[in-house]
Amino acid sequence: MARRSDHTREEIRALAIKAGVALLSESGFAKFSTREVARRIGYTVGTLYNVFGGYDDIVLHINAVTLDDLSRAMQARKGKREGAAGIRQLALSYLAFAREHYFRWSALFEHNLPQGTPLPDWYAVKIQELFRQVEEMLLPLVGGKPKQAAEAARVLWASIHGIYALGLSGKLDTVGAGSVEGMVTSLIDHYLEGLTKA
Amino acid sequence: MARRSDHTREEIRALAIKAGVALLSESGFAKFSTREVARRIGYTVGTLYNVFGGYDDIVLHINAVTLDDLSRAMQARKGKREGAAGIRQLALSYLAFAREHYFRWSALFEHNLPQGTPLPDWYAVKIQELFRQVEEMLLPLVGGKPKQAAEAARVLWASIHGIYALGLSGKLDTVGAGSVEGMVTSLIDHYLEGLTKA
DNA sequence: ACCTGAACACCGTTCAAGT
DNA sequence: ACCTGAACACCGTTCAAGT
Repeated sequence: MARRSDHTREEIRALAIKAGVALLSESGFAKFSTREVARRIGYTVGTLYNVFGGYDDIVLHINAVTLDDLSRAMQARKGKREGAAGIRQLALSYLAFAREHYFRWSALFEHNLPQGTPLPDWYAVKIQELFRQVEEMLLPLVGGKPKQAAEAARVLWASIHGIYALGLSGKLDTVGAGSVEGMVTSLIDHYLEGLTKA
Repeated sequence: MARRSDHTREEIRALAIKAGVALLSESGFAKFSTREVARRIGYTVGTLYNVFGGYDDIVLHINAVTLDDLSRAMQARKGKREGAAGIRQLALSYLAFAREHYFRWSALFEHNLPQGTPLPDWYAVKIQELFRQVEEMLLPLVGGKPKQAAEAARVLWASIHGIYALGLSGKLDTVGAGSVEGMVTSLIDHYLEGLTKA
């Protein structure tokens, strides 16, 4: 057995990531497994462990594809809006992506590295790219101060994320409260009002 | 074997929940298992499945204890502050609890029921109790309108949750940005400013 | 009636041994 | 050198069979 060399190391990685994205999309993170990924690409689990660092490494690479797709989706829909309207537009793009690719979006947060392990740099860069888009849109609103835009982008984006995360997973207790879209709009408008008038 | 009747059905449930809370506190959600819970209480997995509905039911009961403890912690620290200062106080209590009981707090969100399954009512009530405390504090700020207080409580609390969730799990890309405490204070102050002046 | 033990169908991870 | 197969130590879930 062995020594097939049907694919290079890089090709196997690419196949696995692609199959992993598909598996995650179909079944969700709770049913995701490296063994199923291996099955789908016609290799053994052993091969996956030769080519990746392990379970967490594989999940990170799959989640990285999601981050790239999310960045692109937000970029594409940006349009020509500016200021608060531009931020609302970005937030709605984020929500549209989360709804359309719920399992993949959810896996970004259901997966956590062992406590104390920092995210690898190549992955952190992809998170930065998301925040960068928000910062860019915020910059004119805070008088062109990059540091203030960076902090406001993080506050705002983490907040929007929290509303969608609790809302989409049914933990927001939305009985009698508005839609998540409405809540996010309320957040953006009031926060920006407070921020820019201060 | 069998027919020990050392404990009633309710006693076994209580033992399992207590052991589950301890296991979760020590090892985190990724290493949590019903088999280990069974081992710790000296019963078989089979017994656990007689007495609970299954894995999700067991996790929900363990998370419910966390929600109760969290509610109590927020209640206890409420003090006599009102308005924005009261909200800040509640948020800092929430953060203190999340830091001190990180694994238990994190499990509230790492665990998700199968898509489309709503949370059981007895569990949703515990979430309501948390929001109720925030609503109560917000009510004077929105001119005593309960509906507005309910929505503002959800917007604010989900936002605060998002900042802590991304911050504590290292996904906030906090290079150059402030502490999570600082971000939450920024959120509360600016949001309330926009909300109350509107 | 209550509980066990064993079975079933899975996991992540490692690594000697084949080609 | 590359990949497999099997092993190890686990999972969640079910249920016939003991007491």
